[in-house]
Amino acid sequence: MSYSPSEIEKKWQAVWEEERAYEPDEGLEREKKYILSMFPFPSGRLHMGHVRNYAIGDALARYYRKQNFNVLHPIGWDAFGMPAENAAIKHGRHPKEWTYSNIDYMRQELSSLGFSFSKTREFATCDPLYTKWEQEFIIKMFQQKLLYRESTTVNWCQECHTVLANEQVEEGCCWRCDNEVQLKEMPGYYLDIIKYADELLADLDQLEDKWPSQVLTMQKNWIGKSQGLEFSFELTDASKKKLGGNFERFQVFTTRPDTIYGVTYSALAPEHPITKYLIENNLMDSQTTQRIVDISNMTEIERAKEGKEGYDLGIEVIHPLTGEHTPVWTANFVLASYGGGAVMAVPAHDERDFEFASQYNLPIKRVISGGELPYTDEGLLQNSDIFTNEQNRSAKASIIKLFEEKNLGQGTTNFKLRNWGVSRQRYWGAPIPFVHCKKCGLVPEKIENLPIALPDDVAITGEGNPLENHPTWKNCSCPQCGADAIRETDTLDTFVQSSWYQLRYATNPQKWNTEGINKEEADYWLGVDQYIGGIEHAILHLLYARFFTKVLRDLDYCSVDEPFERLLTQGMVLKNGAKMSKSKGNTVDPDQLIAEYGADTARLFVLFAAPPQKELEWNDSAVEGAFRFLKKLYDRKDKVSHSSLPSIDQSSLGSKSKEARAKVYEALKKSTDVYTKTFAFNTLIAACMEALNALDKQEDKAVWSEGLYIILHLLEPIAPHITTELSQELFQRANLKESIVMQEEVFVQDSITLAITINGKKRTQVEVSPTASKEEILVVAKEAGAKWLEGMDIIKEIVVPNKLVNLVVKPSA
RNA sequence: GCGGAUGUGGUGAAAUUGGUAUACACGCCAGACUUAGGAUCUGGUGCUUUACGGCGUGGAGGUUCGAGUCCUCUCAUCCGCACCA
Repeated sequence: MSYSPSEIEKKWQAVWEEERAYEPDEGLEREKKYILSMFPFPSGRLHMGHVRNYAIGDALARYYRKQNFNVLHPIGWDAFGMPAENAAIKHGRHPKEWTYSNIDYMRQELSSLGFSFSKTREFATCDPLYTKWEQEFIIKMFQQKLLYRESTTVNWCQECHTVLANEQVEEGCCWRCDNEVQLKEMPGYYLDIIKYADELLADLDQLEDKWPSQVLTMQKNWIGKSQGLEFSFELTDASKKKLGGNFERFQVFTTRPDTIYGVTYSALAPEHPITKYLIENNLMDSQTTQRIVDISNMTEIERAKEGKEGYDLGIEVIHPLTGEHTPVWTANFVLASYGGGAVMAVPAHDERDFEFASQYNLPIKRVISGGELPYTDEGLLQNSDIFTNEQNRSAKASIIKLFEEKNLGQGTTNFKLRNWGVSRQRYWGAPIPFVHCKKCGLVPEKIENLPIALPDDVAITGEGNPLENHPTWKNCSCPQCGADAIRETDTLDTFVQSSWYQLRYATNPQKWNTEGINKEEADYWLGVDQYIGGIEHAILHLLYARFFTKVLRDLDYCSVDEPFERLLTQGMVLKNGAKMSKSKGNTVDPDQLIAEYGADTARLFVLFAAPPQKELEWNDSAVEGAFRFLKKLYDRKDKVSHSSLPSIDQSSLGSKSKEARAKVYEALKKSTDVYTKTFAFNTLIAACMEALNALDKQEDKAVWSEGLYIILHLLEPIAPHITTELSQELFQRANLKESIVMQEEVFVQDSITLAITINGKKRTQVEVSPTASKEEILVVAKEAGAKWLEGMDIIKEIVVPNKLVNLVVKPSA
């Protein structure tokens, strides 16, 4: 019978289901491994990126099961989000119906690939039961003051009709639809991630060598910690008067307190309250006012493109140390969202301030000696009162100390990280469980009323927020005073759901009704031993999930600090050099691939074509090559004559058989490193191919039996159906049960080939006995290399055991 | 501009971490079997040279008996951040 993947694969998928082979133990005794590939959005069909993601995870899960670990390898659905609503608008399908039918289809696709997921722990994040616990967390966070509501300038995507968090804006555009983001003032809910910024930064150290350094760097930069001095500029009396007595001073932040004596002006963001006051009270000429208003309406990206622009606000402040009066400007490059929206300007030692000062003829005062201005390097202070002649680096601390002693300011830390805006003005999300009461204000829903579920009867038109437009849903009574109240119609960002799903999986499904997260089980299973996913989540999901885990820890839901112990970021799947996408028409449909070659070929190919971290270039004929290999493997089953692992007398074997054994055990040796460290499945598969090629060159039946016993064992995590089928038939699957003992003797060879190099260049090679002494080897080497040694003096002889001989020569005098 | 990564045959990629560069696979060439093959099997395949040989891991130097691997400089490509004071 020849290799028939469709038959074999269906058969074993049914058996595995029947055996409930992939459910973890309910007890928490055995040593565990938690293997997790990022869960998919149920878009309708799997794509090759999914196949790759889950093939990697499945290989690891199957490997660790074989090593007798208690393995949790779950799957679920990141099921809320815009595309479901877009489908509703486009095709008139209800988001819920669209989502759950997509899930049904994709679940079947996943099982046709033979992935060994736990079936009992599957859920969709749009299940009301999931929402229930998420809402509970949100309320507890509100009670801990980690969640708050405020009105501020937000990123608005007109295309998606919703607000976006900072992390979800990429180069000024929406991460999902690429539409340009606008600024808008509106109320929203925020999670205080800045409160955890220090810990999120510090704990990156724990992930060193376990996460790709690139991701660690990106997170570090995103958090953007900087230390410096915070102080206030007091306005002059005339300026206070001009501002109607509404402002006394404004605060600035600097990382360069050492340059404080070089301040020649300061600059406010166009959105700064003082700038706003001057505009609103017509205290500047109308042209200038108009221009500042225009700038306020621009995004940061637009402002950056325009070049530097600013206006003298006609007010002055007093330098806190020198008492000097310096002008206050507004400038388009001062960010409202950072450091209070105001800066001191030291044009001599800051490139931006220098450019601005040059442009507007503002004074420039040098306070650090050194090269050409703007000078941003180290040096001795000058013109700096008592600090003159001090090293600028050490002066930083002294100046902060002086400010603190005089009560003028203090050393402080600032982060680039902004608080996480989680409000979305959309229907298909988890409702934010709050109520607006005229009397009580913002009131969280009672825990016993959770979940606050979505109404099914909504009109989704693409215009406005469907919950807002629903006739009755938002009417409710205040959980506190019972009066008529209005339910919050914003829903949570979908990244909230993916921030704790790894903890939900860890909780036994029998407890899902009564507990969001079971602490004991969460502590047993987490952190995830290996997390696998795309690098596009380097700061989005991976930062949010780290944050959420820490918050849930502090709310006593678990004791873990970090959710993902190790991270593997897989490369993209390309075809013709471009990312597979429908719009480019270069997709390969997994279903078709399975129909043509089977799941095992698909899995083998995606793991063979490139190491997982790298991009994978699709190649149809290489897929066929993968299929050919499996077919060949299948055909060789007739070579097996032993029903268990034979014991072999190495000394009785011919050299080809010895070589074959060596190849087989080399592959076995390699597998540990591959599965636990390098994930270079491509090299393991290559080693198995080499082993099979070497077996083909010999006839010994015991060597054949042993070879296939081991190769099937090694490939089971990668191509589980064919290997299980053959293992069942040949060995009753005994070879799939546990690790195989290494036989070091097979690596001892009858003779060793040594390369003979002269001056480092390979000239010839010799066969020597493995026991040959250095002297014996040198004699043989010189004989073999005689041709190149004529007329030469040997000045150095190097013998590298088992490798080569190098003779260093020079022409005889 | 700043930060990170990657450069090896016609292609995807290996290289026991300083020791015979190009394993494995795709493609290509030749042959066998075949009515036929886009099936299967066997052999060959870095470049260059008639040959001996020479050259060869983006480029230029360096360390070393020996460098794809270490060091310095440089070029190219990709990714991330982008006025964060």
